[in-house]
Amino acid sequence: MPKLGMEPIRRAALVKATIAQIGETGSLDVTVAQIAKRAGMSSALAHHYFGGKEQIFLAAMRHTMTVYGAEVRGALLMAPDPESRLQAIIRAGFGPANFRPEVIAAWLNFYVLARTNKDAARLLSIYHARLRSNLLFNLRPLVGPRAREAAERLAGLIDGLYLREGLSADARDGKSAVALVLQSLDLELAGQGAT
Amino acid sequence: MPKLGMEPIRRAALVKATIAQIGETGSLDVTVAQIAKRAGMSSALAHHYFGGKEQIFLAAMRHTMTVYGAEVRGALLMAPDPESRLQAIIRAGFGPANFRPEVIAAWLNFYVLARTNKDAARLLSIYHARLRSNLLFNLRPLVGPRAREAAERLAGLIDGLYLREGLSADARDGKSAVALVLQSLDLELAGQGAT
Amino acid sequence: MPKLGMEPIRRAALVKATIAQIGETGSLDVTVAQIAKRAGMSSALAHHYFGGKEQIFLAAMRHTMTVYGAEVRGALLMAPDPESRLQAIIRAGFGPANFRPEVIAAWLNFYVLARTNKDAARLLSIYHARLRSNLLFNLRPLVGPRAREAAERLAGLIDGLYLREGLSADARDGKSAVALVLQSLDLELAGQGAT
Amino acid sequence: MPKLGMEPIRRAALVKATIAQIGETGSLDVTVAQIAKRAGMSSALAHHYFGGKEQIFLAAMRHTMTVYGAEVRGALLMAPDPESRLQAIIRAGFGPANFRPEVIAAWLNFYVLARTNKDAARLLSIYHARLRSNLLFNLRPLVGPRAREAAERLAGLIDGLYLREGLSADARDGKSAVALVLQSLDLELAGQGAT
DNA sequence: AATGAATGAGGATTCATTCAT
DNA sequence: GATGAATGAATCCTCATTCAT
Repeated sequence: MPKLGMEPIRRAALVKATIAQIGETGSLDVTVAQIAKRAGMSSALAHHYFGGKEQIFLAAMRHTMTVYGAEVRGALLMAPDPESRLQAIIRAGFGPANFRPEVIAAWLNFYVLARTNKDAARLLSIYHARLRSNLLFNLRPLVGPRAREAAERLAGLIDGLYLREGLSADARDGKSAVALVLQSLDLELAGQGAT
Repeated sequence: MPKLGMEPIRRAALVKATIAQIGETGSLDVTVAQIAKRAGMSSALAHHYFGGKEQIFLAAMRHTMTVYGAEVRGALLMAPDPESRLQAIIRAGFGPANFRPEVIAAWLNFYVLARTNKDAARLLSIYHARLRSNLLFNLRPLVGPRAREAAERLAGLIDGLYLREGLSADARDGKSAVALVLQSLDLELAGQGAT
Repeated sequence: MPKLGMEPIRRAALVKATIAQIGETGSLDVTVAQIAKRAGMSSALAHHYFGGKEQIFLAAMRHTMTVYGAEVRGALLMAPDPESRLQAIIRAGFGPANFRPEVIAAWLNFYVLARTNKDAARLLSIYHARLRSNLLFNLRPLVGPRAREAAERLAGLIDGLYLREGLSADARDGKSAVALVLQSLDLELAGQGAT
Repeated sequence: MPKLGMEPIRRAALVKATIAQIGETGSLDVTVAQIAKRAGMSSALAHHYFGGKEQIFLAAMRHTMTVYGAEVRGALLMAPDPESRLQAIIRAGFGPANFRPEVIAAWLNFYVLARTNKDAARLLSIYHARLRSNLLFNLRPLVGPRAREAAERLAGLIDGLYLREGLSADARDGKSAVALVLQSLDLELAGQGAT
């Protein structure tokens, strides 16, 4: 029962299925057939719409980052001052949309893909840069010249805990990770005069 | 000309070749044939010694962790007090033996493998536990009850920067990462009275 | 905006596109989608009009032969005597309409297709017969009983040089080929008394 | 039951099977699986030994030309004078080893492949050059300055009749083709003084 | 101990063809 | 009349793994 205007629907379904399948398989060894089946179509159609496996992955990567970016932006809008904006940034990464097993697996996937694929590498570096700059912008008024290093540290801590907790056997809900990073933020802000 | 006692030599060669190949390929898609060729033997022999591809990977993983563990232990021996021991732990992860492209790629590999393979997961959790406990043990006398969380934060920061810097396009030498973590350590220690 | 009476236009466009595509690809591996796109329509429509890929090929074959046949007939009309008619036949095959890379590739295509497809084989044998009979009819008054063999030879030489020169890397314009065949014709005519 | 030194045997079997399969199918659409099955092995092994489908085709092409070349050389050795050498060259192409349906189909295959594949094109041009030079060398002492064109004509006639008769529905044995070319040779030699 | 030989299973990709709109 | 949607079937190729020697 072919309908018109299916393309965006199919693409979205494939992207969603890709992330789900990576989450379920727990590794990169997902086949186009698996993804397509999960998205309710033939693998041929998946190729028709995306051109190839890597492009499907890239689309999933883009989607994941878009979701993350939207979450961050949304949270930033409602935060009145730098400190609460920093907290919002920290919370966004561990929110329910981003800190789910499938999404975590997808991120890991992308880290790997970024080592081989130029587009993936570019996408990942965009994420890196954006997180860094978001932190930096809001740290500057609070810690002045130490902002750059503080941003680097907070970014590293966010990514590190995301992986450490996300990949650990007992899946947590991200709350403890958020708490840890927030304390680090406190330390950075308090350490202002000390160093 | 088959010789006696070749087994350990062959196994070591395969482990080394595995890490090198993962580093060169930049991804997990390395074949047994590639590894075996690099190690100077037939793929059949690789199977003969290890039984299968996953076991070769696991052996490489074990080796990587052993090297890391030895580096940490060695550094700890020469450090007289808790603070210098903490610094030694931090430095070990970014030392020349561990912070090389191949080894970084191997670690990423292991993260992924750990999502599928029980043994790999166990191995990885051992690493996690060991790093946490090493930090904890030396933080306790310095920050008392806050040691647990400080250890978690430092561990997360180490892993996060390892990935962030290790996977970034412009390969650094680890020095800046070490400096960042050391500063975090200072903050944790200075933050003692504050919180 | 579908119009009435589009069928002949669409069919002609597809035939033309088929030959062009075979010429461009340089091989038989042209897809219906390529042809249809080149003809400015969907592949579904191409099927609608022709029924299938082979029939598209056959139509292109028929067209090629029709063009060739028309060229020969036209040339024959203007030739007053047997000898000049023979020369006209020879020239026709290497004229600008037939001796172009695309058309040569199409012919080769048809040779191959004729091994599998009955209709193609019939079509090809019609070409063979027509060339032979055209030559024979005009040779008979000139060389008498030797006409049959002379016709066979001239036909073989035409086809052979068409392939040899047409497929050679350095595309020629067919003039040298024509000259060679014309000399052969002279030899056949001169050899009259000799044998 | 794996044995040692199978490679040359396997390769030869695949080459033979390729030609046979092309002959049977009558077209280029032969699959590696078909070839491999006919040669008594898995398609994987065929890939292992040749690397890919095109290389299998090329090997078959090379073999076909080698056989042809050997036939020509052998015939030349036993011919005492230029004229009989020319006759030997003509006969070789239509001998039982070369003028069989499979081999003819293979040649047609090569013509097509040569339009796409560099190596095939080179191989084909070697054949062209060799035939031309063989004819030329032996025509020179007989027809002097007209040798070049005579060689071109005879080469064209050989190829043309090979295709025309080889591809015609009623498979002939090549005798009539040889007779036709030999008469052309006579005409060329007799035409000496005439033109 | 060591390897060339061999394959089965699977995976990405392509394509002619069909169908509802 | 025309097309986007959709797929089954096929094809090339890869690879881990096994086995006889």
